[in-house]
Amino acid sequence: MPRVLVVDDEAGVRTALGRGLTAEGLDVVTAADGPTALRAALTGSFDLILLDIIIPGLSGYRVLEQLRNEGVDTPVLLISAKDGEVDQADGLDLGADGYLVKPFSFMVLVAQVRALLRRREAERGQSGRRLRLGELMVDPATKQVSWSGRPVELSPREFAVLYALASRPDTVLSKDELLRLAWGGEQAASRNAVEVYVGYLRRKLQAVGAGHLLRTVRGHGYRVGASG
Amino acid sequence: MPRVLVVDDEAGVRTALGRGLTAEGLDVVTAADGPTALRAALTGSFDLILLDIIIPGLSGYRVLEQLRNEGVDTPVLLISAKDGEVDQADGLDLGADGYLVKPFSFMVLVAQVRALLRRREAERGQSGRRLRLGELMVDPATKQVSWSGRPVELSPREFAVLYALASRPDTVLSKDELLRLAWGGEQAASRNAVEVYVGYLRRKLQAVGAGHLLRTVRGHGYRVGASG
DNA sequence: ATGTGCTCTGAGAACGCCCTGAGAGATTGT
DNA sequence: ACAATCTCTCAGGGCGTTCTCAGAGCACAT
Repeated sequence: MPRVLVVDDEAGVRTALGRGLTAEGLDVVTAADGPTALRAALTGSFDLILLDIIIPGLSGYRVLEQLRNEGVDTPVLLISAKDGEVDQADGLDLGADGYLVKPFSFMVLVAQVRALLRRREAERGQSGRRLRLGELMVDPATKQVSWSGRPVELSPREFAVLYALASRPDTVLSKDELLRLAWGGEQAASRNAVEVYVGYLRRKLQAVGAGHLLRTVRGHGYRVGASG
Repeated sequence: MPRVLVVDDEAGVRTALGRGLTAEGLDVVTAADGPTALRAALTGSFDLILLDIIIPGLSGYRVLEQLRNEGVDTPVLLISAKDGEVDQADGLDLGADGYLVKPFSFMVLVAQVRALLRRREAERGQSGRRLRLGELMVDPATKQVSWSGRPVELSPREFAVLYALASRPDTVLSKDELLRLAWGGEQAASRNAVEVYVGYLRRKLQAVGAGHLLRTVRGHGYRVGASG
């Protein structure tokens, strides 16, 4: 269930939006002032933020600005009573994803919210979930991998590499991308390490009859296919 | 340089927007009617589409609907003279990313455009968009190229050259431009290398019946046509 | 027809990508 | 403490890729 943060200083607006959006199947959290909103938003745990500009403590503009500065890219829908074009342009340039002018119709609001959530959904795919590609099963919770029922024992690093590849079926990942995804930001290892680990994975997969799963795309990187 | 498709039936609007957005550093292409717009947009080679709803041939709604049905997810900014909330909600539910009501201020338009381009930029990793030109498919995520379903195996450099050309359909690219786009800043290669790689590409494309796709424009450079 | 560039192509050398076995540290389990 | 495992580097070999060179082919103007 998508999580939405509603920021407005009027209690009536908060409860009205909260009720309406909950009815639309969203998980709604509210905040009444800037600092509270910023603290909540910085967790990055929201899928969308409805942000009134006129709020106490810290204006909506500032909240948005801080968020983007901190690298939080949650979509933000600004809400304002003013409809001056200058404000609108400023808000969008600060990194907002849309603008609503009070009084707005609830239908338009819901449509905007849905549009932003839909795009978000389409771009993020499923994350952190159990993967299934044909006969291959990859479960990040239990760190278990199996091919057509037969279990495959993997070391943590081997698992990380396979998971990175399997979560993007048919997509070619370069060695640098794999270093980023399976090794993390520090990048302590060289590209050859990736080659070595792909080799380990292949050997283990081969043993259960899935040797062809992990393909080399010469000059580009590696790929696991949904087809097998 | 981000590419924008401007769709409007009024020539005045087209030139005004074209001029203004070009000044903002965008590469602008225009279309005056629905079918033309759809054909251009389906190539997937644009970063943003400004789409008037009232256009001849095929309404903006329909163009948008078809685009989304075909799996093209280029951001679309709808433009309409009407400001009825029903229309706005409908448009957003069809998969639009924003809505502008005529008459709109150019400042607000630019702000919206920049907001959408910025988000796009942030979300798309290094791999670019998937391109479709008639029978040709070029997918940077999987590094796969195909002509009417038949796959074409390309080396990294060959792929880079084809991708550079295909992302600017019908545009002639000089050898120097191709060196910049497909070789990168270092420019370690000579212009003859471009000729050689165009030759490689032609040979491989010929093998699947797409020999005529990559044309030479003598004295200027090379071009791939949307028409084939 | 002839000349002058521009374009294409085959040959081949240099290069770098990819795989693998061996093994050195680090870490974990007993 | 000892063994087992894990992580990663190194060196070497095979081979595909990249790019240059030289010369032939082609378009266009005089």
